[in-house]
Amino acid sequence: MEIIKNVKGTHDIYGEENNAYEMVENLMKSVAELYAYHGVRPPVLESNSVFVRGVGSSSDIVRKEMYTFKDHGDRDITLRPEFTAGIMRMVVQNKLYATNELPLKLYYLGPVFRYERPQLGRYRQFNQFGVECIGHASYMQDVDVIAMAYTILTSLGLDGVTIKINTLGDDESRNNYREALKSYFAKHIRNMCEDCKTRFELNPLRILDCKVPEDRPYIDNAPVINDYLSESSKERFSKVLNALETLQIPYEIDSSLVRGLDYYSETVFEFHYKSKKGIDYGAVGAGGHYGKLMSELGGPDYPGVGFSFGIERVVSVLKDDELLENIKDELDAYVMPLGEESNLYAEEIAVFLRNSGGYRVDVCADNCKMGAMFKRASTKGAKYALIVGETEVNEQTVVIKDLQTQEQNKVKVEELVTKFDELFNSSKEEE
RNA sequence: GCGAACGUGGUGAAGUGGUUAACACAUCUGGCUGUGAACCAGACACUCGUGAGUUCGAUUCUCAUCGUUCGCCCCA
Repeated sequence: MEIIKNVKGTHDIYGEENNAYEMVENLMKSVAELYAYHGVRPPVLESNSVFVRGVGSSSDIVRKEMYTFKDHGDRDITLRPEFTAGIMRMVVQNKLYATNELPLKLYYLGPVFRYERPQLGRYRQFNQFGVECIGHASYMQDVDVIAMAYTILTSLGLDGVTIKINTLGDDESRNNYREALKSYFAKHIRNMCEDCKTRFELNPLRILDCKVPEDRPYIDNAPVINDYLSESSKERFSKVLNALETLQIPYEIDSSLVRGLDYYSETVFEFHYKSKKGIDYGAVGAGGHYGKLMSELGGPDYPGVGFSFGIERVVSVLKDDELLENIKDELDAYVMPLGEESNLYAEEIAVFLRNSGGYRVDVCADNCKMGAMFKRASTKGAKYALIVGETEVNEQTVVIKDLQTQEQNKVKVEELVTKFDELFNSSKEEE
């Protein structure tokens, strides 16, 4: 039979890698809880319009990267390419904003889907963890969210994270700037690349993102957002930067940082980390403030701020820097029955140790030879081998062998858990 | 969507236009059936990604296709 392979751009997570994901995800969740956030789980499937209206029809994500299809009821369904728009739909639909506990502080974790060309650090199905803080316009929420993301990265052991930050200004600033860009690029656009021509029509701001070298001179001489920022936007941005300095969070202003999702305004930021091997996976996380997203989805006009991490990229970076070593799941004991007639007894002992002692125990179930069992015990990383044969069944005892020191002694079944507690306590004290 | 490299067993990998496709690790069997990582002897690629072409003959050459990886674009 032919082997069926996974879909392009997807990947299986198992073994030690799964441990790494669990560790990273648990840490992210627990930091979010420290920051007073609550978990939410929006569905993977959303109406297409959630993203068209939410993320924006001029964004590349919506234009060419969404998994959209008709279901059997002729509905336009999209596999979420990001969380924010779906969460906002959830907030609006369930009127979660109707509370005196604003801002809402929500975190999420799960897979997202984008039809892109897979390459280093890029998948078609990947996992994101992120947060949304919705309801208050204070710049301090931007700061708090950045502080949380930074805490997560440093708690994972990443040193030297770069935070790139920029402001897109409020609506007024953006409109003024957009007009300025339009009239500037109108003179040059026919000499520029095809993508830029499209961007010119859809969202001139994105031209600034263009990487085509020939276009560079035009872009370098283009008007800069700073000259078009309203006073309040300027003030807001400088307050954010000030607060980051007070909190000793390092940042770099990057005025070319635009972000590909249309809903952002004011503060936007990205988290970059270059692993010690020098491999660049792109941003490990990114986010920003959004003003109009909720009203685009039919809700009241509450602003918000959020970020998301790409779990795959975070795990890759940790793996490269060897920050994942200490998470192997080894066995406390491996039970070795010597012959058919000891099997049941072996199983009883294993269940007893697991349920009453809380030890991680595996049993050899297929009656192989003793040599083979010892080999398995060490492959599985067991600390102790528990040997039970006919003699032990009759005496109701167990032989405990320390696989490192080779010491072994025999104990009665009823003393087994006590003995294990002793063994594990003394080995802890040594450490 | 565009550009490049690669595709040999469970894994890592050599190799050649021509009868049996190295080697290593892993696995299995036996020497060794109540005490282990050693050692010895064996076993282990019915399509060398798939399809077509060139050829007397192709795993080795050509083309296509699929896949993987990397770069561009864009993004987490």
